[in-house]
Amino acid sequence: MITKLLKESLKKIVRDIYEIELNDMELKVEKPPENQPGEFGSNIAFLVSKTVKKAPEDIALSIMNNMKNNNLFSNIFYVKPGYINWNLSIELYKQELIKVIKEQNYFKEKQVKNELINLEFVSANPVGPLNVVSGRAAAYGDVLANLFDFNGYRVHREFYVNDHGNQIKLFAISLKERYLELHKIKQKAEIPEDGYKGDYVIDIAKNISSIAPDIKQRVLNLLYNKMEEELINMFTELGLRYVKNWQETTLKNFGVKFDLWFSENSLYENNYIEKIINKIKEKELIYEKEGALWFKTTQFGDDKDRVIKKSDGQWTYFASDIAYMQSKIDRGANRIIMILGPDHHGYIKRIEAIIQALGYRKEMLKIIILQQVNLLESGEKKKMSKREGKLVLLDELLELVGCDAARYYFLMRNHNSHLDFDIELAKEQSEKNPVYYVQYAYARICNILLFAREKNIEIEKVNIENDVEFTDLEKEEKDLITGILQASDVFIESMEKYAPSLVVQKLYELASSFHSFYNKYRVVTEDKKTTFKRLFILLALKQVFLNYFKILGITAKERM
RNA sequence: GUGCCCGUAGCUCAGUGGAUAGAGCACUUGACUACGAAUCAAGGGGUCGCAGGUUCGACUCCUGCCGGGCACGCCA
Repeated sequence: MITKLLKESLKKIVRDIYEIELNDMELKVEKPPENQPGEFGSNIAFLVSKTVKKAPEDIALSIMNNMKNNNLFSNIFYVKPGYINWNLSIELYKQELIKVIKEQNYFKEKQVKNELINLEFVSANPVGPLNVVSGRAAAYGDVLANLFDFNGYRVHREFYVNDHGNQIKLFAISLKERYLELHKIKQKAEIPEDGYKGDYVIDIAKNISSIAPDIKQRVLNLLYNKMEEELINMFTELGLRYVKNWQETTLKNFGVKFDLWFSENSLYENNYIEKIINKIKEKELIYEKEGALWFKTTQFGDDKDRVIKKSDGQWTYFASDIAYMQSKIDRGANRIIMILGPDHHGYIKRIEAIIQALGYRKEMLKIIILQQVNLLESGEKKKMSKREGKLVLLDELLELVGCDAARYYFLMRNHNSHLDFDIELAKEQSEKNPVYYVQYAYARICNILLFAREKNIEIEKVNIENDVEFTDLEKEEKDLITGILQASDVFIESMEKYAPSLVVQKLYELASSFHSFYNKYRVVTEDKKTTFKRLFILLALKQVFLNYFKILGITAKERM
C-alpha cells in the first residue's frame, strides 16, 4: 500500500520534470542497507538517466528538489552513485497504523475482480498415497491460491484425477491380487511386471472393506462365475475411491482443500472429447497418418506433431488434455495456472498449442514447473517410485513434524530450486524449524497485550489520534512500523512473482525485527506515553502477523 | 544428441540489473530478581562453478565450457 503510494508520487515527479513514464516493475522503493541513511530508498535516478542521458547525480538532485514539496517525504538524503533515500512523515505512520488496527481486513483487497483463476496443482495419480513430492506442490499451490484470493481474484483450486488408462488397470489388478492373497483365496499374489509392488497396496487390500463391507461376498461371487473383467472393474472402482479418500484426508491434515477433484474419465462422457477435437479439426490442425490421428502442434512451436488417437482407436492422454483445457474454460476460467513437476516441462509447448488451437490467447495460460524433490537417505540419493513402493509419505512427515513445520519447510524454497529431502534431517530440523521462531514472536506479542490488560491498561479506550504520539521513534520501532506498512506490498509482489517463498522470508524478517525490539525495550512501563505508543505498534503488528499466517496456512498460536 | 533446472559460507538455502553478497544450522563469547532465553547481542567463515561479453553498475542478462539432476513413446 505504502510502496505503491510512494512509487506513484515519484513517478509523478519524474513525469513533471522529464515527461517520461517509468516502468513499475523496474522502479524500486525499498529499505536501504543497514549502514545507509533513510527508511526508504529508490533507484529512480538511474532509471531516468538511462533515457535522459544525464548523470544520475544531477537527476537525483532535481528529483529531490521536487520531493521537498511533497509531505510524504520528511528527510531526503542523496547517497553516492545516485540513490535517493528518505524518511516517511510521522503523520503518515500514524494514519496507516490506525487503519491497520481499525479496519477489518485492511490488507485484503476488497474489490473482487471479475477474473476467475483456475489453479491446478498436486494432481497426483490415483494409484497410491501422497508422498512428500506432492506435499511440496500442495503447500506451494495452496499459498499461491491464498495470495490470489487475498489480492481480490476469484480462485478455483483443482485436482486432476488421472483415473483413465492403463495404469489404473494395473493398479486394480495389483490390488485384486493382494486382496486374494490376503484372504487366502489365492496362494500367492501375481503382480504384473509393470504393476504396483509397494507394501501400501497390501495396506489398501487390508482396509478396503471399510468402504465396501460386502466386498468379500462380491469377490467370491464374481470368482465363482468366472467374471474376471467385472472383478477388475470392481477393484478399479473401489481402489480409486479408497485412494481418493486417502489423498483427500492427507491434504486436509495438511490444510489444503480443493474446490474440485476433476475426473479424467468424465471427459469421456457424452462424446465430449470427440466434440472438442472436431472443433480443432475444422481448423485443419488434425491429420491422419499411419492409421493414427495427429495434432499439428508444430504450428505452435512444438518440435514434432503429437498423436491424439492411436491406431487401435484409443484416445491418448493428450486428447483428454485438449478436452480438459476446454472444460476449464467452459467452467468460466479466464486464466489457467498449472503447477507441474519437472518431468512435464516438455508439455508446456503442447499445452500452449492446445490453448491457441482452441482459439484463445496463450497468455491466459501459466505453467509453473515446481522443481523436483530428491529423496535422500543418510546422504544417499534414493529413487522414489510409486510402482516399486519406495516413497516417503506425506502422512509420515506430518506425523513426524506437524503441519506447520512441514508447510514452512516446503515454502522456504522457491519453485525452481531443487529440494533435497532427508527424513532424518527433517526430524532433526523440526525442533529448530524457523516456523517456531515466527510463531513465538506472535505468542510474545499476545502475551504483552495480555499483560497490559492485567495491569488495567485499557488501550481500547485511548484515543489514538489525539493521545498517542509517534515522535522519538527508536530504530527498532521504525523497523517494526516499516514492516507493518510493507505487508500488503509483499503480498502483491509475491503473487506477481508466483513466489510464496518471499512471503516466508518477509515474515521471518518481521519476526526478527520484533525479537530484537523485545530484547532491547520494554513495552509496559511507568511511562504512559511510551507504553501507549508501543502497545499500538503491537496491536498493528499482531494484525500483520495474523495476515501472514493466514496466507501461509500456519496456525497463530497465542501460547506455544 | 536435444531441451529444461541447478552450481552462492563447513551444511541447508535466500538473494534474478543496484548500495560493503545475506539467513538458519554448526563453532566461539556474552545477556534472565522486569511483558516467555523456543529469544537477543557480538565474532570467525565467500575468487557467488570457470572464462569471455553487454553497461554508469553483473551473483543476477548474453555466449562458451566444466560439474550435478531431470525429461525427450501411437505410456499416463
